[in-house]
Amino acid sequence: MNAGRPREFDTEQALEAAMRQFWRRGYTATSLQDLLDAMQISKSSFYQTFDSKHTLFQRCIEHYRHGLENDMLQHLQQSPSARQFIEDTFHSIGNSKQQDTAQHGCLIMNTASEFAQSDPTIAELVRSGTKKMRAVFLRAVKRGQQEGDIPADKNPGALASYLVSSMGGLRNMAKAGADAKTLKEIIKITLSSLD
Amino acid sequence: MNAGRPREFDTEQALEAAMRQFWRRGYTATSLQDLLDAMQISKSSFYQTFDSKHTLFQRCIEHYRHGLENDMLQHLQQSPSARQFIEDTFHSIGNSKQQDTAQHGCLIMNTASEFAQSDPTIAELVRSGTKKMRAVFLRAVKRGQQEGDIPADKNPGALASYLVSSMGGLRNMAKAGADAKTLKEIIKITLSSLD
DNA sequence: CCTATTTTGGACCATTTGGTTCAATATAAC
DNA sequence: GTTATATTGAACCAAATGGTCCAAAATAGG
Repeated sequence: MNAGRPREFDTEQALEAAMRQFWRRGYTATSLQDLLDAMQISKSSFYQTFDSKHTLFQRCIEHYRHGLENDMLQHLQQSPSARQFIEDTFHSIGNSKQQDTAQHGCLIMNTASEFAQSDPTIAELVRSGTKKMRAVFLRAVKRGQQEGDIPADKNPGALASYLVSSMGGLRNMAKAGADAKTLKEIIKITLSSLD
Repeated sequence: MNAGRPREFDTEQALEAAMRQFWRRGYTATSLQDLLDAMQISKSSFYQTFDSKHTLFQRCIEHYRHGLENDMLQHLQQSPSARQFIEDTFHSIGNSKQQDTAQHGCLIMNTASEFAQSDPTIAELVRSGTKKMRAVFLRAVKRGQQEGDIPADKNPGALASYLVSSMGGLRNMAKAGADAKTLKEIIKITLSSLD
């Protein structure tokens, strides 16, 4: 049933490479050639395996979301306290060196910024992506409240939305060229909302 | 000294139209044709008056910055209290209808997100733009402290940076499709950092 | 070994990209 | 009215865009 010449590249690996490219440059600024170079596959393989640039982009966003969600959940589980997890998450952005992926911001937020309004399909992916991030923070906040590190009288849903928004803002500031000291000051004030 | 055929269009008006186009779509996604249509001038007039797409973009960013700065300063001066000004500024984003310009986010932050890192010239404009916004907020915070609406023991510089960051995050959330209720919750928590 | 099935590289395509050139046109100053 | 100067529309350009097609190559199953 599955005869024929075997594929010479790994699909997951190619997807990952494409995602990184989109992450760096955004959708429009990434040309097909850029993708081909990054993925190291030929044009025909590209169009056979992935349907089009646009379709691939959608898969990349989902791929990113899955990865991010898993990473965060894993960190959350491994953290001694949920509050610690939240603080670490924010500090990791403030500490990120220039060569880091963190300087590219959050792919989902970047995408929202690029053209969420002009493309309904992408808009939906962005919306579901932010929802997932919010869900992780929501879980963290609730656990933090149970653990006594976050006041129980605070609205956990609102706090979770606030954290997502703040993350986006912070990453944006990093991209805009804010220095480490400034980022730290912002983080400090942001986290004080959990007191 | 200034003879010859008079220009058939208004430079400022054309610049404004171009800025709005870039604001909507971003730099890369805006084609020369898009600009020509929006500005309602011919290609030769375009290249004669503005040097290139890239040069025009730089002028648009500066134009945007000037406009935003003036708007904010004016609002600040007219506000009964500086704290009121800050709150109004944030709420205006939360309340913005869909047809509004507010849904496009902040041009400077959008630009940072699009390619601040890959273009040093633009990066500098972005940096100076955020500095100007921070300066306005800084002034507001200091006035707020004098007026007694913001605790005097808070670091005004850090608070100003925080407000810039939060604005960016909030606008990003709006672009990402957050509903009005969510935005309001975020704003409420953000502003509570001024207590 | 043969064959059906799949992947691959390269040629090809129409369209669009940002940008230039230039003759025709318009007008302010003399 | 002539002239010097400035603007305009249209024709033109090479390069890049996303995308298609197909013959050659490779291999698993019979």
